[in-house]
Amino acid sequence: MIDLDLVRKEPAKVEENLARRKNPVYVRLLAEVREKDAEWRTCLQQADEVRRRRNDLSRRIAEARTKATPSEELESEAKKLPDTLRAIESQESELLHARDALLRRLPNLMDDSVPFGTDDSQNVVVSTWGEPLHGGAALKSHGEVLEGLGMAEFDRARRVSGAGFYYLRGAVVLLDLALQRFALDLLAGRGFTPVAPPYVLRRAPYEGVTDLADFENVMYKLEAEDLYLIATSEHPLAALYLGEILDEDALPIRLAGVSPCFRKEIGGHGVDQKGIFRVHQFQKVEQFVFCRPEDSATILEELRANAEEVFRQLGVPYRVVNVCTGDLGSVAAKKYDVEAWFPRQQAFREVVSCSNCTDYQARRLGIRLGKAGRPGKLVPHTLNSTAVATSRGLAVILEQYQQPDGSVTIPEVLRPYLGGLRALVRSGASL
RNA sequence: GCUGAGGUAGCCUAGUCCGGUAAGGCGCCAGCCUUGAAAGCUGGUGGCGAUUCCGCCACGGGAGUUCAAAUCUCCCCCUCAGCGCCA
Repeated sequence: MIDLDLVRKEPAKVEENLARRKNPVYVRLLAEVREKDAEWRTCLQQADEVRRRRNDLSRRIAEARTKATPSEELESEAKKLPDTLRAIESQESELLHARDALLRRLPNLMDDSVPFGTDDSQNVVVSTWGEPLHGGAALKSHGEVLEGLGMAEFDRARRVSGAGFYYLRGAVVLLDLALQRFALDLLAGRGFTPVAPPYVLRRAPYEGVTDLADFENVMYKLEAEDLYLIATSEHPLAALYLGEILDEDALPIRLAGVSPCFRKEIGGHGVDQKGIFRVHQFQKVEQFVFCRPEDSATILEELRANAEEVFRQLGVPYRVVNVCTGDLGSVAAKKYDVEAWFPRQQAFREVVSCSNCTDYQARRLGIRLGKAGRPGKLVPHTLNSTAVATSRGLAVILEQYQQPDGSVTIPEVLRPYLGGLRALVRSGASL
């Protein structure tokens, strides 16, 4: 949620920023917010005036009663007030709710460095690392590699859970865990505290962290419960300090979330669809930071560097893009995607999303900055970035490290987590 | 799931039976005192709207009764404890 104060004091600045999204809806929304706000303030003053009169009469009636002097006149006037007040108050609260609902629909203000563009094809490459392999059709897709190893069940999973779910089996399960542990250790070495969050959230905190449309498109809801399966540990981590005052001196707070992630909407285009690249459920190690407003730009670069380091150590070539206005989404003020090179697909595909959400999430969550237990008016900034999502992390490793004999070499940094295992090979046992 | 106890400001607590301007403590800020600090003393310390004085709101949320609700009535949410069930 954008700061209402800013909307009032610098509407031109806000409008200019929203206009960069090239969606006239937002500029119109802003105008409506300002209109409702002005109406609300007028109405509030009227309501205050009636309430002041009521309180005044009320006080004088009480006084008259204790002195046993007549108060009929006062009371007859007072009796008329509740009806008047009810009407004004209901209008006032209607205006207030309308204003706030509109305000919540406004997306975050974008950082000046976000490039113009209509969709992800216009994201701007800001760096590349490694030498892309040119295997192409000579290679198997990661799904075929897994099936060849006897380490995945896609058809049977569809039968019991539907498309987009999978069974993993054998050493690849350990590889999944190894990836998580590797990323977690890397982050722990850089000041992050591991956090295992709840895998479900109530609606109210969830509304603080994500776009409203996500409730329709992304999140699974538990039937008959006010609970949603998390789409990423970013969400419970952001909500961790719901309604609290964070001590400025304790910032930045660096957290490393580890959790499964559940997503209803997963798309389904492109080559090599069978596999674990687009799935309803996967594991992820996530970086999350609460910081002072003035530090978030620097910390975004820190998170990006950490995410890059994960893929460098895995030996996976990648590029980083600065996500353009049309592809940014409503919560982030600036976002980098790290795109790993998939040699079978001959394409860079997103494996990391790294965002500075500035004060947008924190304000919606009612989190404030303070010092020594004293609440302040400032709101902290929040940032999040994938360290590794094991579905896509596994997928790129399987594609890149596959061998002609069907085995998969294990990246060296992961071997210590696998008892020194050097490769995934087909075991004698069948499913 | 059942029963009970609770939800009051940044935190802790009183007030609720019996309706009449929300009391106190901690923490924090300022001043006094001091070489400096601590202690002590004094004052201040929520949100919103006006900003000249000020006014309104705020006791988990909502509705109702009343001139007037933290307080009375109804509905709902949440937390804790005990019991039950259980990996």
